[in-house]
Amino acid sequence: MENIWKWEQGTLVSELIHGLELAGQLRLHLGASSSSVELVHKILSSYDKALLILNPRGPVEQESPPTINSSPRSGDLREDDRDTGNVSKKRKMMPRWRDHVRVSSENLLEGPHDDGHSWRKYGQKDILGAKYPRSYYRCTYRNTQNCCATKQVQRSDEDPTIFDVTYRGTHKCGNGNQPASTEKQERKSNKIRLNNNNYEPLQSQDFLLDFRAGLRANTEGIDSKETAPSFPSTSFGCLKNGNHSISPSGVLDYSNIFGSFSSLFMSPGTPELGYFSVSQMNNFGDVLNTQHSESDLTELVSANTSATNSPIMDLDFSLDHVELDPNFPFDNPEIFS
DNA sequence: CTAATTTGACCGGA
DNA sequence: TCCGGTCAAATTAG
Repeated sequence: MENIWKWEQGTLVSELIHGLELAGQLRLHLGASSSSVELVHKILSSYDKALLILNPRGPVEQESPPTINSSPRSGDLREDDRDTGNVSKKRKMMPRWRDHVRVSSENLLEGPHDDGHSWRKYGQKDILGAKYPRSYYRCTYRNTQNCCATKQVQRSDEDPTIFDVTYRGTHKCGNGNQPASTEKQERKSNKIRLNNNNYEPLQSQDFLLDFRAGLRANTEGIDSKETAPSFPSTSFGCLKNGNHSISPSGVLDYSNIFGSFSSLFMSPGTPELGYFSVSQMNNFGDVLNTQHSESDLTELVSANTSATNSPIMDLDFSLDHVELDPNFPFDNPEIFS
């Protein structure tokens, strides 16, 4: 069961990546657990683009991350996503990215479970040429909070232990890793917290402190072409209504993301199942930026405008160091400055 | 009871 | 017309 729970973190990671993508240019490998929130935040906030691969098992070299090659999945992004079309512009404007989630054999039937957000299934379709049907989910709070995030889950034909999860739009609700706290919905939020008991340990336990990281960064494979000039603004909330308020725990809230993420490694579950990997390509049409405020991102942007090239060396050095010594205490952010 | 899921209908783009 | 995506009524779960 813990294994499933691990996967639940997937979305968080995705969101992180999403944030990174908005913000930076970095290819980052996270081996083993890591969690100096400040540290990570610091590092991450200095890049313009990111591909993140997580491997809770330990240092990256323990096992070549299988899904690492999913990075070239630029093809994942459909062409129509960036077309400047007309009618369904809205949807097309939504950011979209993919995760690959591998589930253990025991959990095979259940599929990749929660990812920190609460989803509601609204459809299932048999897809032409696909062995398994595709499931459609939307954020539970679509109505109450106008959160239009959706995801599609499809089991891979080749490897049934792999689930292809395509996310669309970012969560505008505050019900992700950090449950919402809107007065109005206090009650509901509580309910969620109870259901997603994975939140509890996050705060009550101290494994946050036990965050050790293997990090390695490199800059190759960065497709600046895709990054384009565009800067997609904040949370691509529901484009339906003109309300573009920003999620309190937006995608760039690294502390939350990593806070939750750290818990991922808490599970003593079978190590061989403790693998998780995520890859994402960006696909932001230029249209995206037009109608949002850039408040949340501003900070980040300004933080990394200059970072595209220089900081990498430092990072590389330090992170490689860690790879050699997984127990290297990464609790001190100062080490990087 | 409310909320989530299932499942066929429906819709729009190609 | 086909197909992927969504809607919504019926059903099931909690």
